[in-house]
Amino acid sequence: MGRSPCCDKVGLKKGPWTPEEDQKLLAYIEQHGHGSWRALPSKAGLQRCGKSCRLRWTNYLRPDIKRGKFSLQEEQTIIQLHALLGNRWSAIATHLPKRTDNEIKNYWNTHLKKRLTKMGIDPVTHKPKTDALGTLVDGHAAKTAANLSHMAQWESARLEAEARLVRESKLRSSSTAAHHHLLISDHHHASSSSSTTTTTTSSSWPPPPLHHHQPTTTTTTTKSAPNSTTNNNANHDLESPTSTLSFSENMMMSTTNSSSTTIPTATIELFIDNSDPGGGHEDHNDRGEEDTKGAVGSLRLHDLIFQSEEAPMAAVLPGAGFMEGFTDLLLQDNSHEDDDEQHRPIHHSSSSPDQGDEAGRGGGGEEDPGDVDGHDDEGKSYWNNILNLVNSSPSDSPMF
DNA sequence: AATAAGTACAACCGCTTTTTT
DNA sequence: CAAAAAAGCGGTTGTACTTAT
Repeated sequence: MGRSPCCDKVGLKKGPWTPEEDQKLLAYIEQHGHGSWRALPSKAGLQRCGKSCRLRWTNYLRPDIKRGKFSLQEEQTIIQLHALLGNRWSAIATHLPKRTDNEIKNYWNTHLKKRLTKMGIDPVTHKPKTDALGTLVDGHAAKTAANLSHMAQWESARLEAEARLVRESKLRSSSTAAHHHLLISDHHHASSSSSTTTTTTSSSWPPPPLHHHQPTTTTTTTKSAPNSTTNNNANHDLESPTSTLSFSENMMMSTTNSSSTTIPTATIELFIDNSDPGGGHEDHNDRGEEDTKGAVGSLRLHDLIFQSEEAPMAAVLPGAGFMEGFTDLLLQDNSHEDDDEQHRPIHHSSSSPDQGDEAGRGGGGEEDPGDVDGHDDEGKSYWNNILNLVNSSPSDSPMF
């Protein structure tokens, strides 16, 4: 395998970019496009390696980058997606238009992670902190965490499937590749034109059969994901169904084709049951499974989630899901830092914004979060929330 | 006012994956 | 098909700035 030659040639500048360098790079790209990053520095009169130029462009100079403070909505999105996807910053970035993965990563590391930690939540696992013996302090929270982890596994499997589909689609119609990617057609451009419109699919269904996917192959999956983004435009032309499928449909796609998956059928049913607010029902009967809705009870994912005392806001918030409540709580913790208050429902109870280990419990005082039966709506709202998040995100997202 | 400590963020590093030759 | 180049990605570092002492 060819390794990129090291950029540390003598004479090449490193470190912060000067305004003059920025100007040179901008001017050159505006006029010629970046083309080959390797050749660009010399052509643009920069004493930088191509990689440095590329990073400067993608992370800072690109005209479609939004800089500055993250809104509450953005914070919420990051937290939610991080719970689902982990440190897959590029994947998260596709759901935050005009934000770069690098910026999100930095923001997470410097703000959100600390906030979680402060609240006694492990920012890596989104689990409550463990005691000295390594056991979770709260059993319900353990279930929550386990299910979040489970969801991540599903997502990984789905990603792998999508990446495969994109590759296969590309093979089938390479003609679309003729479309040159222009100056601003970087993969980060989730914000580009079509991003918010495609929430339903008219493309062919079902997708081609998939091979088995191990949900545990997260590394591969992570690395594969961007490719579907790289072929964003092609996806539309190719009518790759994966790019526009709803979350639950994608879940179905990956899970039903994954013989080795550990995903319980009944839980899959939960997705089907809850994820179709628009009524656009897909016929899943070809799975050859009985209608398990009646049997879902034992594995009601959202029930498990809502049993968690870490998700009290779900109980307080009419129409608000677990994650929303959860992240609201986190955001609330930081609300005093934010000047531009947004219009989220004032559902917060009198609980202090800074709740330390008791975080997540304060809001639950008004309604028992353990009241499983009362959380069906919240559970649906949770998934709707995720779906809304997903559907409002770029249709070309590699994630959903 | 000086300086140590803390914070934020741009940029770099090194690896993997994809594309091109 | 293999090698090289390019691009993508996430972790980490360096440094400027801010805050506390």
